[in-house]
Amino acid sequence: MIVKALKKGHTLQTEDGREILGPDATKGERTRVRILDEAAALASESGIGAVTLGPLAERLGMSKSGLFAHFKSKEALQVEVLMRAAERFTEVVIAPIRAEKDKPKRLGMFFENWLDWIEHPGLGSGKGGCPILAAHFEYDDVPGPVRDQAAKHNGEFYDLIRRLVAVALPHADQDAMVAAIDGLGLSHLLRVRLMGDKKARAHTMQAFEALLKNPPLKGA
Amino acid sequence: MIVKALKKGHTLQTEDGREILGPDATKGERTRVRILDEAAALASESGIGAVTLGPLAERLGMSKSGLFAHFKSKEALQVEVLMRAAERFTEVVIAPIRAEKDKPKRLGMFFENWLDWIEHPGLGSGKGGCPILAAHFEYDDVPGPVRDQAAKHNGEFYDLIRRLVAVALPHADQDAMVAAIDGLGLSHLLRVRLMGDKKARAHTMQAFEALLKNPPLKGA
DNA sequence: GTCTGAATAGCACGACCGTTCGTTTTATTC
DNA sequence: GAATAAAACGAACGGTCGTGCTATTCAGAC
Repeated sequence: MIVKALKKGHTLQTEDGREILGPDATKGERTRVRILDEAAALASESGIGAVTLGPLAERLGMSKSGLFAHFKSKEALQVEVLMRAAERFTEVVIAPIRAEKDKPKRLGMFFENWLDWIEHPGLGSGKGGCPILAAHFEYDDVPGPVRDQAAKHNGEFYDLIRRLVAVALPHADQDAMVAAIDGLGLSHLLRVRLMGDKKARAHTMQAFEALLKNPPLKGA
Repeated sequence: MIVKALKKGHTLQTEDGREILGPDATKGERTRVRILDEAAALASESGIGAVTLGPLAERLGMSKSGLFAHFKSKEALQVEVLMRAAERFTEVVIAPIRAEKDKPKRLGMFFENWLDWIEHPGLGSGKGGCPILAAHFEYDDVPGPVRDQAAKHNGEFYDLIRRLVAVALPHADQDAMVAAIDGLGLSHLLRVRLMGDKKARAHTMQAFEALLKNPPLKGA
């Protein structure tokens, strides 16, 4: 459970002290955030497709209909869960790297943060994986708003990598680097979560460092 | 629809002429194969989780109960679908590369065959993606027989890559190469299927060739 | 305090899920 | 052909799904 305080007049905070809602937030808004956080934890454990009203309501200690009233549909809820997870991703993985001014080091810092996230996304329980990545594969062939949202996130993610590469390794081919870096993360996820490979991190990092040393070159 | 013939006395064949069942196969065995092929096509389009009795029975023009009688449970059906898809994968991606005797070329041939499969797995409709890969991400955190089967496939797949690398690039670090190659395929899948990126193949191949030219080295 | 609207609960619905069972149809063997 | 086994069907089960309704409770403004 991420959310601690609920009372009005107090600032709503999470375990790591982030401020979500100001002191004058209405109760509905507070519950909404609570729902989204719990739903993200559920999605993290069992995939976005497992975010269903009944079990989610039970985890929250509220009724299905009370929960449902906060969203127009289940699909809308799922899309918002993805957005919420993306927020957390930005806070945990992306925001901290701005402190690093050395560009190549910044790229490396991003990659390690990302691997940390893949291993332990900051979404409650601590048990599950990244729901956004899971959604990418779950909905890559299923048209609809969930897929659209997933594609949007992935596009922004690729842009981020491309920018990091552009300033860190100006001579490298950016698109090929995006493919290689993105791939290392995806493969890392499978080796950690599906295979339970204890050495996954070492192998991933070795491949990453070799990639930085000899990147695919522009126009090659 | 893959299966053409059903009558006994004739050899059961698929569109591409593979022989599945001999001429003395019982009717139940024939139907079983027909079910598995159709289920694989369905899984390819919408994921293994979408392989449900009702819709599958309708696509087959048979009753839910008639279908169900061939398997002890839905989970057993899903596991068999994965096994069937893995068979196809072996036939389409792996078997042909034995013809190539030059080891480095064989590795490249495997990779291109794999990309072809990712773009158009040979599983019916032609519309969907690879159900095995989808299952890896769908079930990476969901314990049970489906996950176990998926992990088994992935383990064998990694072994295959490792062997191909070992003979093609003996000086390269095999585990890091597995991570890099597996990753390029996974990322390719997202860029093709989720993002609809027309240039995905060019970027993937550029990264792959750069990887072959400067692979991560042993003990580095 | 009272009032008012927001927030939640309770209940019911139709649809679909996997599964079971008894019956009927269809293959296969004699 | 008849006899027997295999296969498929149809109906029904208990369960869960998402989603409407209406009623109740509760929080916030006066």
